[in-house]
Amino acid sequence: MSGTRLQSHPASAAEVARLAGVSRSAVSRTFIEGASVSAETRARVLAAAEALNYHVNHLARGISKQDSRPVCLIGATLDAPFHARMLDRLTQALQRARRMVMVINTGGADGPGAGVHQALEHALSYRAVATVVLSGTPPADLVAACVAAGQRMILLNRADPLPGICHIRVDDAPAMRDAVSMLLRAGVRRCALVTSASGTPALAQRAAHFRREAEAAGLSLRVWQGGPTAYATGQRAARELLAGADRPEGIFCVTDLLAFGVIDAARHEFRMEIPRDLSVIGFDDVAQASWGAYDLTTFAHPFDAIAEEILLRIGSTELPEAPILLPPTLCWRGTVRPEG
Amino acid sequence: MSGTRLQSHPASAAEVARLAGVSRSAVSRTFIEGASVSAETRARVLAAAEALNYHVNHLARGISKQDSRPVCLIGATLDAPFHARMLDRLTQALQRARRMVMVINTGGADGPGAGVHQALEHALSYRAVATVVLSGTPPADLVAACVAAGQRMILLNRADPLPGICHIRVDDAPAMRDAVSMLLRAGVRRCALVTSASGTPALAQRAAHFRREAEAAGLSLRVWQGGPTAYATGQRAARELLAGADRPEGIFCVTDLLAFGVIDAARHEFRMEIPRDLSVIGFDDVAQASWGAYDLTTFAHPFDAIAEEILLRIGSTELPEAPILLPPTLCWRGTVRPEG
DNA sequence: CTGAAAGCGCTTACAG
DNA sequence: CTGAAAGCGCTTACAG
Repeated sequence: MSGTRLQSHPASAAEVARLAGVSRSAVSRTFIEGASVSAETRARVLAAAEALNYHVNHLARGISKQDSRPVCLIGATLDAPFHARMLDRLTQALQRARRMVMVINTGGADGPGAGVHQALEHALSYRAVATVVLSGTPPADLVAACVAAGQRMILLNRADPLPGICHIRVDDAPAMRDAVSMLLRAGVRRCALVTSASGTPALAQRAAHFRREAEAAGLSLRVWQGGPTAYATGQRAARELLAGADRPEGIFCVTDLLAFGVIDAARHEFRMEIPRDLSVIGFDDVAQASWGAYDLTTFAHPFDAIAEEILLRIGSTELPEAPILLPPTLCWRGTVRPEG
Repeated sequence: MSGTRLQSHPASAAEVARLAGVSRSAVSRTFIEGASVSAETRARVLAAAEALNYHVNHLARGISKQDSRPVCLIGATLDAPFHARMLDRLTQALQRARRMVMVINTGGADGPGAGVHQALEHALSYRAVATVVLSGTPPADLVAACVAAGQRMILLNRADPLPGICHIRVDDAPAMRDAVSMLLRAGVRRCALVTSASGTPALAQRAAHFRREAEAAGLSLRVWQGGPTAYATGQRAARELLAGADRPEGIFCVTDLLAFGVIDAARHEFRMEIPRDLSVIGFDDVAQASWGAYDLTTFAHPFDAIAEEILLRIGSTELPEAPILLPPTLCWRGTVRPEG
């Protein structure tokens, strides 16, 4: 990439061939790994390409070659810490594999349904090799239509398996057992569960697991559910849970973001000290969880493992039937009392 | 998008034409806005398309039509709150304009130089209509090479204008005047400036503006610079600035992320109260700035205005010569003492 | 309004 | 190893 030549239109392979005095095919071969070209023609082609500032048009190549087709990432609220982290890891992994990645943000659409519908249509239109749904819950019939149209689909953290689709999920049952036993050891008797009303299957399932474990352990449990998966929702939850008598002594939030809201409201609006007056546990281990202001005890979402798994599946021709379960890992920090 | 038909290969327009009993061109016309097709053929084509689960192949269309070519977004550390926010707003805006957006994460590359180089080559290869560089500082000669290859480029927050390129920048000179006068009113005499060593031109310029204003106002100023633009860097800065005698009474951080680190270290490691013992000002107004734990006084980066501006420039044939300056707006919150 | 034909920029058997 | 030719899936003058 050198050159000062100004061009209105980018150079095509035909022009390169002409300048190098070789055939159109020779130019193609020069830029295909392992194709048979003599060292000499190759050199001449490369020189001509350099002179004309030529780059293979991957858009055109993608028509016939599978592997220069894009991977499509669909998600919303891309600036939420969890999504941002997933996106960062995924784009990095795909970049390493020299994949083009196209991102579709379904957040700005008129209705939630409209967004996903448009997004999937978009993915189909650009003949993505695979479509990864990072968040949200695409209706089952839409997903089925995509599969029918020959689209390879990978869904993240969706609870109920759909036929013909790759599922990658976090295995949170064991983590929920850990969460409950941490609370027990902290001397918690009355606890609460905070979750959003977003209806994401993964969160619903996580909540169900926690609930089951808490009940099995004989904890008294209040379930608070409402709003989007956001900081402000956590604040609201804390305001309602901590207002009355019989305050919970421990709160599990299905997401770090909710936990931050809970902690801040507890501290600044109720003058509580954490973990002395209240133990809090989150989930995801987003960057802020390790910040001094929170120092949140949580479970690390296996971001990198998920990214690797996706990379693996994109290349392979057939997708596994059973959901792929990846374990989160406990991050012990300072928001749960160490011992009774 | 209905259908249960399983296909190995997605349907092509030729197949649709055959099924509908019309010419190949008729199918194309049906899917092009404003092309002339009779209502009847149109209906037949649509029916056939539905039956075969056909979607126009935008990859192929992009070869000849400008407007189905992608917009390329280049950035690193996409999970940093500032980048995540910009990415969210930008993808949303581009989505609304029905643009395909490809994202290139230069973070994972071997060397910092290697990443940007690869990214730009990638953008060229996919014949992006425009390439937006969100962060980082691509070497001037690389950028020149892209322009030479016919690539339209938009750079964000880069200080020195390069020829033939669209620059969008935040106009932080007035904001820095505001920052200094806020500190003065808070009774601050000894102040500090915290910035990273990342060498981003925008940050360097912002720091220079603050410095000039602070000196003009007769404030005593210590400049701390080091590390990446990250939370931990802010912590380090606070540790060094607050350790000795003659502690600063006010700190301006060129970025919210740095400010969070400063605040947490000041509170939890030095037992200081904010704003009583220390006034802190940030820049960007990232989501966390309004969280209860920080309640940070800062300047809102004009994310939406930038996104709109970019959208505008992508469509237009010629880019403006002069940099586009967008003003940040003050967010008065709780980390600066109200009055002397 | 419609279809046959040439074009976009690429790849890939096929002969030599 | 090489080039002429057919193919990928699309669009777009050009006649009718």
